[in-house]
Amino acid sequence: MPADRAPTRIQKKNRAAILEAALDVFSSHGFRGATVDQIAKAAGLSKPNLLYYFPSKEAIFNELMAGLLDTWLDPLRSLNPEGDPLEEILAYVQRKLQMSRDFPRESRLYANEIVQGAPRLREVIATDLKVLVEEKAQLLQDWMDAGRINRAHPQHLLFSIWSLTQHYADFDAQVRTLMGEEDPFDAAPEYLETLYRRMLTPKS
Amino acid sequence: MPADRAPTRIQKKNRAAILEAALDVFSSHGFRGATVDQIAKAAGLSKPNLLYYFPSKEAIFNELMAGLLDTWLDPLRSLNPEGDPLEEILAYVQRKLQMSRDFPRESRLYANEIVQGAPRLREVIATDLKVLVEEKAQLLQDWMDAGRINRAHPQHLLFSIWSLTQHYADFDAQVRTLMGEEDPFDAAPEYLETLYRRMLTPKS
DNA sequence: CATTGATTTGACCAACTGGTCAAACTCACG
DNA sequence: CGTGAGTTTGACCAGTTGGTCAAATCAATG
Repeated sequence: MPADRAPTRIQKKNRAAILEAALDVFSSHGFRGATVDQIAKAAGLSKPNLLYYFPSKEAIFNELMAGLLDTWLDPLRSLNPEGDPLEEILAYVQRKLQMSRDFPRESRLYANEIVQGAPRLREVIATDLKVLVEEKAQLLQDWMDAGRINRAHPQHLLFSIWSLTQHYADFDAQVRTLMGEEDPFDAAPEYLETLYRRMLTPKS
Repeated sequence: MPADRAPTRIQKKNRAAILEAALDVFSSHGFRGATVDQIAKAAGLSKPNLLYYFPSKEAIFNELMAGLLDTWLDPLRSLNPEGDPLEEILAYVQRKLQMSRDFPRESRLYANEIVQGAPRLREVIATDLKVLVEEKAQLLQDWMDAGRINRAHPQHLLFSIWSLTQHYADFDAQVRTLMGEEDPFDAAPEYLETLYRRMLTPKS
């Protein structure tokens, strides 16, 4: 594919279709479990045609991941030091939950990677994410020190938010099977709000 | 391999080595991502030799899963209706957390399966696990109705326990990278105890 | 409508995959 | 120590995989 030039109409359409298809396939089979042919078919292209737009399977995956991480971490970034602590955290929880509902494939793609040891994400986690987490953990610690929310280990608090919200996307197959007709996302917002309110509301 | 007969010393040793190796490989690459050769090498056998003990890759996986599920659900099974509600739940949480610490590969093996849509576990989840969950959800509901613990959606309560405890095994790569030197399991027990105590202790 | 660059494809390849098989080897037991 | 069952392996196979390539087709511009 000719680089450097501005992408043509067809390039835009096909690259988008490929990334969309790749998200589907990678998120439900993992990197190794996914095949280029599968992705190509899902995107409505032949395999050589797909490889005309991306140099390799890994390149597709990397572009997908790069695009994902930014939006994925956005809610945490916008945890506002100026806002009311409890409400900020509760809003963060709800936003993360909403993302699990709206972008479950993205969540599972990420989960797949981490569960398998994050071989392709080590770097970003150890640098970008770590810096962000340290900053926000400090913010939480400050709020606790000021007595504005209950004390709790700040990093574990963050982990618990990720864990609880993404669970609905990552373990969707299990959650839905166990809940039958009831949509898990009906009761989840209230459950999580209650949980973190009871957890964090300062005593008297 | 000759069936029916009592297993020889060599059979016992090699089958155990294969399952141990398979746990390693399956849990870190998923079913499709794992290769028979990889498992064989990790078990110190040649590929044909491994296939002398198990008829196929799938057979290894199935035996592994069957052995796993029982121990995996055991803590939930032993949630005791006669015990003190809050203490029972807190003990369950700690036991699950301990399992994440002691058997992280088992947790990741399970996580891998569910994240990818539980293709090989649908049945068990829809039958065995569902029955167990419904029974225990009812127990939680009874405790709530009796005012012995705070109200919360019983199934979501169970999901949250699974999610929070298994997170330390499933997302180990991320958690450890973000926590640096500090062992996540140092603070996790207290964090989770605090969380569920605040969540469930009945108001006055 | 011609021509040039962009797009698509069938045929192909080497590496890898799960699995087979006959032959060789090893072990326990009489 | 011989013998038969249990164990191991090298060679092999067919199907799949990621990826290549030259040739064919298509689209936009003058």
